[in-house]
Amino acid sequence: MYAIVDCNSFYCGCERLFRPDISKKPVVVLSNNDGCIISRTDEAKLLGIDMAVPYYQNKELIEKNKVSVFSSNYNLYGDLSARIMATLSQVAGKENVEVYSVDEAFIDLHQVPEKDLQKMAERLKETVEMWTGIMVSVGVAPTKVLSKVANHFSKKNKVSTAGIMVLDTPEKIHSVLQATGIESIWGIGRRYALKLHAVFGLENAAELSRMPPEWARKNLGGIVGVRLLAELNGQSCIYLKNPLEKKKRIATTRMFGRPVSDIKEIREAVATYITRAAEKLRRQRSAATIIEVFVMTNAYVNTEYEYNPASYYRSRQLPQPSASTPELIHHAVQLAEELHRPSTRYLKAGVLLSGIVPDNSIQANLFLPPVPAQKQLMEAIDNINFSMRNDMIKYASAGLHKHWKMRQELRSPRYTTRWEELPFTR
DNA sequence: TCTGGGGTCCTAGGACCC
DNA sequence: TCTGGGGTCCTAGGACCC
Repeated sequence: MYAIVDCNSFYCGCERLFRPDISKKPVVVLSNNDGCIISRTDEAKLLGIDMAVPYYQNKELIEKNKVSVFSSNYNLYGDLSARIMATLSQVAGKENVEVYSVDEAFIDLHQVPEKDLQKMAERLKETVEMWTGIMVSVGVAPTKVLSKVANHFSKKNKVSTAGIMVLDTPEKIHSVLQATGIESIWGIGRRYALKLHAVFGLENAAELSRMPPEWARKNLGGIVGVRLLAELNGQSCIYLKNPLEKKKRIATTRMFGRPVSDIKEIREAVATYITRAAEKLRRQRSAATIIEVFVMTNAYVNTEYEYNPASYYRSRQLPQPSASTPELIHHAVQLAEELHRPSTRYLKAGVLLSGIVPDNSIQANLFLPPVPAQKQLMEAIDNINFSMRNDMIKYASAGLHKHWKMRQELRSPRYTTRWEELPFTR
């Protein structure tokens, strides 16, 4: 059996933690650049504020109803996420926990006797809520997909389920599948939901589960669909992921706070992003062989998102894998210069690192000199930046003023990760 | 005027090799 | 006129997730 523990309106929950005055009020959190609404409390959902819609389109509704609005504060959310995951590990055993996202974890419950599943789910929920103050919902079922279905059901029916749904009999599974719309199944996105409804007339998860595997292979993305159907039918085939696995692509991409044309500013932005990406790379003890850079102009034609990455995109294969910030900056800035067209208004830029290998297996290139000193230098800088604060030591090419930086006008204090921003209490 | 960011997996098709 | 077959690797694109 698997459990999924999922935080309720996670980002909003983090904001409320230090603001008891808004604990019962509607709250929303915005994406980077204060662009879209990416987290809503139940009170905000009731007002008709939808997920992922642009902030400006809801501004009137928000102001009229005195909704509290926050820019995203990733320092705060990241720190609380780490505490939640540590709590789950302590209750369920570290080896049984898969951190699935910033606010969710799967837990392998094979060692828990069937009769104790409900009690275990309660313990997980109560401990996280008591130790961190963040509310969670728990779904338990024989497969990961069914545990997500159970979790979704418990969130939709908070009162009758008390935030916990254990699917331990065929009858319970069937009735919850019947109550789950096709579009709410983990693995069915917008495209498939439309198609399943329009072409095949499927409405709920129970109906989907009765389709034959060959049909899924043909109409639901091949083997992916076959697995999804098997999981819905209680046959587990998506297992806990190995926590030691490393990322295969590392990206840092951002909207600018305003349109940018100046090559100087584009260079600064790309140098800043690649510095971040290189830190992520070294943190997982990897090196990269492929570096990609893109810049983007306005991607919206009226309200349609429309962009052609090929025209703004360049990539380069490095002569040997690298994790050295100055070296990566050098290549990234060159690529950005090749891309840049004068008097073009760019709104976004990004860098991606791939071709990732372990940093201890870097193949020496016969034609290039070795760079052991680089590695020590990077380690020293990371130690200072990770332990004190980001950007304690920075690269001149990343710029000092960063006029292009994203807007974050409504960010709350970083209560738990900055001495200067600790909350006060009397 | 204002529209996020960072990932995953799978498949098809072309290039290339013997 | 007739023009192999099988394997591997890479890339682009399509779907999905939170």
